Amino acid sequence: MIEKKWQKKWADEKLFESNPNDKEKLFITVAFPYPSGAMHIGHGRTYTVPDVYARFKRMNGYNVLFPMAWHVTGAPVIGIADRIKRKDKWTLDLYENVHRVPKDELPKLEDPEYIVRYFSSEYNEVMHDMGYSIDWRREFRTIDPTYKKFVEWQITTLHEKGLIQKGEHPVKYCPNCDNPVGDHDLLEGEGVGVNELTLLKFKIDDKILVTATLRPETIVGATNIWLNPDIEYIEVDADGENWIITREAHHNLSNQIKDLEIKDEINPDDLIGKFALNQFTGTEIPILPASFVSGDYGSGVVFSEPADAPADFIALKDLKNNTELLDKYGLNDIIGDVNPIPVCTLKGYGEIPAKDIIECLEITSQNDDKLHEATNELYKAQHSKGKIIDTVEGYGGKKVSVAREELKEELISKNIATTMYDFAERPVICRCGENCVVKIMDDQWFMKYSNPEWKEKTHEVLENETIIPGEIKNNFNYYIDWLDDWACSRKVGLGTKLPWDNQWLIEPLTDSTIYMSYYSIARFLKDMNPDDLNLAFFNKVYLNEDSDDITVAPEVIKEIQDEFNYWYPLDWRLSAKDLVGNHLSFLMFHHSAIFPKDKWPRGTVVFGMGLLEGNKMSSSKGNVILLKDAIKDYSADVVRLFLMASAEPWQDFDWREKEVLGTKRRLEWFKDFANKVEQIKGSSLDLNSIDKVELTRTIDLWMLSQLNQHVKASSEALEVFQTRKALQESLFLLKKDIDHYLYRVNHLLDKKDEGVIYVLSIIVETWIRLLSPFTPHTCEELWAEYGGEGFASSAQWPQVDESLINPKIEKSEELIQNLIKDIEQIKKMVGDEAEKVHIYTAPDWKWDLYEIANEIGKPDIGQIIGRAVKADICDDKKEIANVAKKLGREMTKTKYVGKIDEADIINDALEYISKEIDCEVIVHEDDSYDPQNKARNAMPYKPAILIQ
RNA sequence: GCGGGGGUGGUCGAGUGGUCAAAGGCGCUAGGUUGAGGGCCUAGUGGGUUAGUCCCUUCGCGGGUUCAAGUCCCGUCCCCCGCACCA
Repeated sequence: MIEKKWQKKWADEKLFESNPNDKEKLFITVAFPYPSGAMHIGHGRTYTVPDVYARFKRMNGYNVLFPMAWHVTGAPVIGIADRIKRKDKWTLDLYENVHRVPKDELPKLEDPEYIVRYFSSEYNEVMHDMGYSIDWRREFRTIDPTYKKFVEWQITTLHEKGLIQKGEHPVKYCPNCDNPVGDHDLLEGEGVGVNELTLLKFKIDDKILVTATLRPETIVGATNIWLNPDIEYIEVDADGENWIITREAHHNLSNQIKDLEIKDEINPDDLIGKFALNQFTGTEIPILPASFVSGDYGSGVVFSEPADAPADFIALKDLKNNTELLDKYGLNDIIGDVNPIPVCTLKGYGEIPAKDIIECLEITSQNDDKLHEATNELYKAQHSKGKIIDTVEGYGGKKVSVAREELKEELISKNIATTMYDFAERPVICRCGENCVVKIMDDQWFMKYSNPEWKEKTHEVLENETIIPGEIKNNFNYYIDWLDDWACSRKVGLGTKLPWDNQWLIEPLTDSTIYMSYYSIARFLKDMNPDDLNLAFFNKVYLNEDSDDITVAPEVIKEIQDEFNYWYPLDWRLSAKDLVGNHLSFLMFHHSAIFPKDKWPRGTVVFGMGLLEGNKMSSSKGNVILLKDAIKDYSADVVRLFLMASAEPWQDFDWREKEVLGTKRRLEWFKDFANKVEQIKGSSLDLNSIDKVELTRTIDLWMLSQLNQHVKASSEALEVFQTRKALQESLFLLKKDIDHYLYRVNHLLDKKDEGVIYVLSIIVETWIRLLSPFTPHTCEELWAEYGGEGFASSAQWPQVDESLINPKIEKSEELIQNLIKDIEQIKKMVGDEAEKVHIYTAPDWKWDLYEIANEIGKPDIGQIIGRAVKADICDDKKEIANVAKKLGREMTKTKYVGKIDEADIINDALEYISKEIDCEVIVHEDDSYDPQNKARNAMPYKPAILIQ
């Protein structure tokens, strides 16, 4: 209720609508959402961080722009709409029960545009409910006609700079959907990589057995060809060559090689027993049967290299022992000549490494599951440490990894080989149920992130940026180097068409790399005619290039251009960490290519993820709490406070109901605090006119010192987005101190003590402002109720009064607390009823000694004693030595802040102390009365105690 | 494999080479307040010992540098994240 009230007031007053003025500006953006589902508390954190920062900086006098828009381009909603249309049960369930779309709205989601419209307006609503200080006049969607013109401009600009070029690339592809598929589109096979295989051609009559391998260098050790008699082989026409492969392999290969036409079926039994020519070595090798060969991997035809391939080794062994099979195919005469030919040497292995590893893992047949493991292990070992044996001409002694590449080149150039792609593992199944293939996309457009000069420039962008947290900077550097050409055109989805090649849509990450610059001018473009937003228009606005093609009036252009120049560059970019390797890096790339240096981004903050009671949050698994529900259950301020307090932005936060409730109680305590102060005061509290009071009590000074410490620490933390640390200081630790203060002055609370009232009033006044960025609604309400001027949201951020921060005062209170604790402890041990407590303060010479030790700075006892004796601080040299030794042990534990008047301090708190320990207290500054010789125990900050 | 980040008490997590047996939250225990167990306040939460002390153990494991190391160096084990055609 109060939240709605203040949101309305802010909107009515246009408090967060930011226009250029003469204040210092601050432009902060957060990655806009792709609204394909409801907003959950994870999103809540993402958008609360910039809001808190924006509010903080606004209170510090900055002109802050915090805008929001909707990323609706891309393919996911197309798939969602399809599944809704198909009445896919899982999808319907997800949208009805997790995203909580009302039943009558559900069928409308068959339209992808409706999906993004529906959820972006829901996002908008929830963001309002959260009280975000967004300038909504700049809201847009990435399919708005005006925005599309902007995308056309940027993509054309990059194209003209030669940074977008045509190429081809293998992709995971679903033949049924006729579209590339990402990992998230898969039913099975998530994370499976695509391998490049070498297709080696073995001649047999007028046909070619095409064998696929990851290890072309082992061709010199080929002993035979394997065919699986149980699967279907076919003959295909590959550009005039007659290839023999499996039918399943054709399914995949036909997406990579054009016009791969099936000519005939081949019965593998007809080939087994015959010989094929190894064109590289010139030897004839037999064709043999093997059951481990699968029809869907590679070409379905395998050449055997039993020395290094465990599967080949064991298959050969199996065959030699299988008289039935040998008889069937009449292989008895030739099988004896088929023996492993060594190819690689590898430390720790013998001449036939495959044999060693098979024996080591106790593999007994070619259908053993461990075969995969054996193959992987040997493959890795040989790749990193193996060498080709010396007898191989041209390649002997070379590293396996080197020989592999070189030999492959040679084979391809001699047309003995070609390349193909296949999944590292199968199956890979699309959500539609179809078996995926690797397709080579030609005609595809690429963003040339491989361009070295571009990379160079992008590194420069990064160098000049502040990255939070700092460790991520290494990550960025790595990604900038690692990024290869990025396919930037698509066939399916919502989006803008490539201006020069209309069959393609612009890929959705590509259209969102410099859109922050669009925010700066969005409020003007909204109502303009898209036809006026031609290339010349944007060239003028963004790059100040003149042209006759501009159709917009100069004074209008000027205003727009000025606004852009006022807000740009972007001061802070915030985003979740999963975008580091793409979006955030692209942002740097594109800024470096399009804008001059003074418009490059200045800072990036990367967020962690959200957990729910210790488990990963995920909409698709239903493990989420919707933000709107959280607001309803706890209020926006509690949600905001919890999200900001439970972890720093870049750490993963964990939504635990118990702790959320704790946060709620904490906020209620705060809400009630002003009221409590008013009661103590006994009259109404007016924050706008607090009468200044000269304070003398240590405890009052202590409270103000602590308050200023917390303000200082909190401000410093917020400056670098440490919301948790800021709240730790401004909420938890401050409250702890206030609790202590109230406890300390408890005896004064009903006496209308003006010192106490003053201190408490200052706390209320400061505290409301300190928490205003985090819990703006609550703070506005309190601010208004207790006479604050204007909005709390636009009040000045509390300034630190350094003169009130007093380490000696803080030390004094620490002394009192320790004293009480010590007395209590001694009392407990003595057991007897104590009547009187004598306290002895440290004599001056001990302070002198401390001063000396402090100057020396380290516990060098010899030096301390030496100087002390020389300075003649005390007659009793032996006692100097004793105390110095003790001091040496303690000085690193005690923060020395200078001499304090202990007697004065203790007397000031005498009433409190005696009440606490329930005893009469007598303070001695000398040992004139010291029946048990305790006074000598007194040390600075640690008076001696005698209990009677 | 490559790259990045980590391993601190029952748990989540602070922690600049000395002020750290280790903030704060949560949990647990005790006391106070109250309309008993809710909330709030106070105290405790590795072990031993004691007139407020001191000792031992301890920051994944093993070494090293230093008067002094959770913090720096070397080695080692383990865990998490990213590796792309996509938000």
